[in-house]
Amino acid sequence: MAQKGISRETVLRKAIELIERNGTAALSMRELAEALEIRTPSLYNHVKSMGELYADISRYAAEELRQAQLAAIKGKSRDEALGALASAYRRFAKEHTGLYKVTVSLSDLRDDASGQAAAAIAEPIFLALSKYGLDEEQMIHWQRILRSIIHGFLTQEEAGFFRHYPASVEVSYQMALRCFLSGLHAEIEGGQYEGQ
Amino acid sequence: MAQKGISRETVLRKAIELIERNGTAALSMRELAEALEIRTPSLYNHVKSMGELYADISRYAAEELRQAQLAAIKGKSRDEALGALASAYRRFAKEHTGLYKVTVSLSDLRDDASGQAAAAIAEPIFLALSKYGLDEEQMIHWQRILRSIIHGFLTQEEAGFFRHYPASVEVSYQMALRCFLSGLHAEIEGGQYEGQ
DNA sequence: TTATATAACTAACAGCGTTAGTCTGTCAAC
DNA sequence: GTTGACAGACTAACGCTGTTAGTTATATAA
Repeated sequence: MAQKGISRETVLRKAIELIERNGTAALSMRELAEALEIRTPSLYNHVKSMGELYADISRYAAEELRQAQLAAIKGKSRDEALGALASAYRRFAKEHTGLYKVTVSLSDLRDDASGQAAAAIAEPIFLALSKYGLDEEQMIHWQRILRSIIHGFLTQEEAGFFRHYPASVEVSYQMALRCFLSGLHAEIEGGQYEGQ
Repeated sequence: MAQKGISRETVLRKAIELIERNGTAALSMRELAEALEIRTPSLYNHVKSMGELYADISRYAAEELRQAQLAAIKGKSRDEALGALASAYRRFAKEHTGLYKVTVSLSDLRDDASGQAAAAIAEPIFLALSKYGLDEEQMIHWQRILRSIIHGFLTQEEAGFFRHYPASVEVSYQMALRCFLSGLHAEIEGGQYEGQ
């Protein structure tokens, strides 16, 4: 019955901790309450609903991923920056599997929150692409393409799709990035993608 | 109490129907039973568990996606085949959103089933890539890269990541494919990806 | 006609997120 | 120092989820 010094912050931190330790599936109101040494309904004194909590976690995760990318491209430019960004992105997904999954499942967030999170994740890529002298529309296209490659790769790697074939996953990832860079350079130099 | 002519087949078909109509989230044992005009526990006379049912649906969805790809590349070769495959893949994901999502979440299947499904989806890409004269390891790499692009793109499009920026999603997709093809041709002609 | 297997049923359990209503410990005001 | 109010804990309960056990009725084979 005594006040236990639990706040919205505390709950959020503990939820993140549980996700980091045991994965997304292990996060339930019951587990969360137990970890905080509280009865389940008491959580609702600090958090409106599971969905809202998830939105908070998602915001946090997006910000972490953004910071990881920003740190990676800092002081670097163009191809070097993009390479570092891609590596940092993959490292983040591997080291924070649970958080990355939350980042991915933005679909069921309210539109404003989802937009914010999406922008936070996309920003570093725009930053790195800005050194190539593309116009705004082309930047959007190439940002989408790079994110597709990176995210698609990581999703499938996580899902175990790459386990069934005997070829280095790391090499595949490097090749994918070089494929992107060669396409990007072809656009800039040859302009072969224009008029579409 | 009368026998109602329900079989494992019937249940599977109805489950797929529900997913197609109302999305993955709408599939529950209760809804499924109701649609079949049966009490929920009666389902267990035909299906062992929700997980097993999901595995069956997943197998079905993977086969459908495989057929869509095979039909697309039939009679075509190389770049034309890959273009058609990519378009068919996206069309499938758009027209069968629920089924495609099931296809994606193979991760929690048993390993053998997941391997089968993954192979079914990957096969058409291998088929289309086989006309480029790549060795086996390179085929695996390029298959992974193409799947990453396609799947990553579709996942993010579905999640609404592309809604926030004013540029044609269709054009982005076409550019992504051309990016892949130019990278692939650079590999074949220049051999610039060797020795990695 | 009888026996057996199939497939329906009801009742129940443990888990989930969530709400309503209650009690209590802490802090501010008089 | 006593009182009042609020924050934060509680218990009890609801409807949902998947699932199991045990029972009953029907259809088919002997």
